[in-house]
Amino acid sequence: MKKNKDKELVGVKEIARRANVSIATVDRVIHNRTGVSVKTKDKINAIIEELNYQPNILARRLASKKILQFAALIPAVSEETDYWEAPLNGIIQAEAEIKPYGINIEKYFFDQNDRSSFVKQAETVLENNVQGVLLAPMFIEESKAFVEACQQRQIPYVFINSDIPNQNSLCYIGPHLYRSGYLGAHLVSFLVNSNDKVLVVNISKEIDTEHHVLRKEEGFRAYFADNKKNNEIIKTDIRETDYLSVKRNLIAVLKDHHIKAIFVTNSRVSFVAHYLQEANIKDIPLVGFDFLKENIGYLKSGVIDFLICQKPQEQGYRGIMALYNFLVHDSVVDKIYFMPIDIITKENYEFYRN
Amino acid sequence: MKKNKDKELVGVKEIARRANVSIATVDRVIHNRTGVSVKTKDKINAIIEELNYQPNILARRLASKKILQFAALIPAVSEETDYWEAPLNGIIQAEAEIKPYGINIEKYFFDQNDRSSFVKQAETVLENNVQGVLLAPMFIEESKAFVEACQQRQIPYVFINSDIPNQNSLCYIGPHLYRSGYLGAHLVSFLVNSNDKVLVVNISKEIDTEHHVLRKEEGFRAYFADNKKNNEIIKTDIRETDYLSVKRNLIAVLKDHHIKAIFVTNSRVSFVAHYLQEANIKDIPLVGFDFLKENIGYLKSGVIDFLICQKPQEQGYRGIMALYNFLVHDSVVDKIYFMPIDIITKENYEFYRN
DNA sequence: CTGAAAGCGCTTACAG
DNA sequence: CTGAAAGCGCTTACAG
Repeated sequence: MKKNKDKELVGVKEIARRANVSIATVDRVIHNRTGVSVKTKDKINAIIEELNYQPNILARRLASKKILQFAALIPAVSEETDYWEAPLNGIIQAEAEIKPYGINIEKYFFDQNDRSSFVKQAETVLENNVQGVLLAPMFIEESKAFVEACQQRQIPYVFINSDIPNQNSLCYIGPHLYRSGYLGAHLVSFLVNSNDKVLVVNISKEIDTEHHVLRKEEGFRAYFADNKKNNEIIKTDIRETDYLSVKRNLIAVLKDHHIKAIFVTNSRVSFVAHYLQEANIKDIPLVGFDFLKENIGYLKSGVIDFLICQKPQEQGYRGIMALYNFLVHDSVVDKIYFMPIDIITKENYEFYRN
Repeated sequence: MKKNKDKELVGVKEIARRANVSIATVDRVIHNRTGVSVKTKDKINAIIEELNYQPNILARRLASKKILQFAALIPAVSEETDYWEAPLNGIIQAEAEIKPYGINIEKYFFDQNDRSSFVKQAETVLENNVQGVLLAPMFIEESKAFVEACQQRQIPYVFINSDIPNQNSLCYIGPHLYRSGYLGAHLVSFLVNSNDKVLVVNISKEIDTEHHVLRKEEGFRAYFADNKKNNEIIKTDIRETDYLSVKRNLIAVLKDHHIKAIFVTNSRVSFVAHYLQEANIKDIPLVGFDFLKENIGYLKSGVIDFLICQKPQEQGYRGIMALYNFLVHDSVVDKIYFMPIDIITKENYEFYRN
C-alpha cells in the first residue's frame, strides 16, 4: 500500500534510507559534487530516478544561505530617450518578486553612444562574481567578447531587446524586427490608397551598423512586395538626431515628393510628429515605434496614427525570470521568445502595459 | 555598530529575545492568534514595527505543512467555443509555478448555458473548504449569492473576464468592455469612408442579459458620436447561434442596406466571416473579437481584418497569482486590473500570446 | 569516499 | 497566558 510512486513526496532522507547511505552522500550526488564512489553514485541516481525525486526548493534555499547574484547590463536612461526605463522597471519588478527567494540583482548601466562604457561595465560584472547575466547586446563585437568570458566562467546569460544569433545565450527575449516592420507596412496600407507614395524615415546616428532599423525597413518593403502593392516607397536616412536636422530633411523630401504616409523605423517618430504639427500638415498619416511619453502625446492628439510596441518592460522581467527559472528551478527555457508585436492607437494606449 | 535597521535580517528569535518572551509567543502575535496578554502583544508589535520585520516566506511555508487550496470556477470548454481553454491554461500555468510553494488548485467547470450547473458547482466549492476562489461571474444573481457565502467564510475571491461591481471581490481582472467596443469603432473607421454605412452584429442566445455585448455596442456607437462621424450605424441582433440563422439574418440585412463594414461584438465573428466567404463578398471589411482558431483562420485568409483580444490566458494566470500574493505574501492587490485591448491582424497574430 | 550533527527561520503540538 | 522542544527538507562544515 505504499504509494511513493504517485504523490507521496520523497526526500533525501528516504533516498538515503533506500540506498543505505547518509543524506550527506545523497546531497553530494544530487549536486554532482566529487567524492562519491561511482558505485554509490549510480545506486543513488537510480533511486532518484525511480522515485522521481523532486527537491524541495523552499528547504534548499532556506538551508543554503547562499545568495545568487545576477547582473543586468543595459543602457542608462538618457535625456535622449527614456526607452530603457521600461526594461529596467521590468528587472526591478522581477527583483522584488524573487528577492524573497534569495536573488540579488546588480544593475550596470552603460552609455548607448559609447562602446567603451559598455566594455568597462562588462569588466566590472566579471570582477563581481555573478551567477547570471542579462544584457542588451547593442555593441556586437564587444558583446561577443563579453559573453565568451561568461561562457568560460560557466555563467549563463540572456539577451534582451536585440539578439546575436549563435552565441550560446540561455535565451533571447525581444522583438522580431523584420516582422515588426512588416506589420508597420500592413498598418500603413490601411491608411493609404493603392498608388500613394509612402515615405520611410530612418533616424539614427549610426544607421549603417544599427541592424535594428535596417531590419525593420527590410520587413516594411517586403510587405509591399509580397502583397504586390504599387505604392512607391521613398526613403530618407537622417543621421543627425536633433530636431532641426530632422526638420530640414523632411522639408526637402516632402517638397520633392507627394507623400501620403510616413513610417518611422524607431522611437524617434516624435520628431517627425513634431514637424508635421508645426507645419500644420494634417493629411499625412504617421506610424512609428515605442510607447514613449512624447509619442503617446502625439498619438493622443492624432498626429501619430499607430505605434508599434514590444513590451520592453516585460522583456526585462522575462529575462531575469529566465535566469531564475534556469538556475533555481532547473527549468528548461525557450531559446527564443519573440515578444508580441503590439499595435497602439489613441483608443487603447491607456490600457497598455509597456 | 549593530545595523539591524537597514539590511541585517531579523527573525522571530531576535524579536523574542528583545521582548523577553519565547518565539512561540512572537508567533502568536504575528498571526494574530488568541492567548496573548494585551501588554506582551503590544510590546511585541512595537518591536516588529521598529525592526521592520519581514517574515521569511520560505521558512514559513516549509514549517507549516499546510497546503492552500484554491478553487477555479469557470465555464467548461464546449464544442460551441474553446474560448475558456485560454483562461484554464493560464490557471494551469500559475498552478505549476506556485505548486512548489504549497498551493493546490481545484477546477470546477460549469455549463455556460445552464445556470443550475453553476449553482451546483458553487456549492461543491463551499463544501470543499478552500482558502481562495477565482470565478467568472457570468450569472449575476447566482454569483452574488455565491460570493456572499464566500465572504461569510472569509474566503477571498477574484473575478475574471467580467465584473460585478461593488461585491467586495479581492479584485477584478479582465476587459473594459465599453472601451474595447470604442476601439473596435476606431478600427472600423480606418476601413470605411465618411458616409459609409456600418453594421453592428450581436450574436448571442441571451443578448438582453448579456451585458458583455451590449456594453461593447455602446462603446462602438459612442466612438462615432464622439468623433462626429456621419456613418449610419445599422444593427442586427441574432438570437439563434447556429450558422444558418446567422446567414439568413445577414442576407436580409445586406439586401436592405448598402453595408460597407461589419463589426461583430463577440467571438462569433467567424460565422459572419464564413458567410462572407461563402457568398464571395470581398469588399466588406470585418472586425470582431477573440483569438480563436476559426477566427485566426479567417484573419489569415483576409476575411477578417482585425480581431480585438484581451489575453484570456493571462486573466486566468493573474487571477490565481492575485490570490497567491494576497494569501501568501500579504501583498495588496489592485482592485481592478483592466487587460490591455490588443489588436490582432494577419501580420502579428503569430506572435500573440493569448 | 562517507557520515553524524547542527542549523536555516519558521510552525506546531504539548505541557504547564 | 506562556515556553521548551521537535520538526519541515534541505545544506554545510567537520571529522574520520
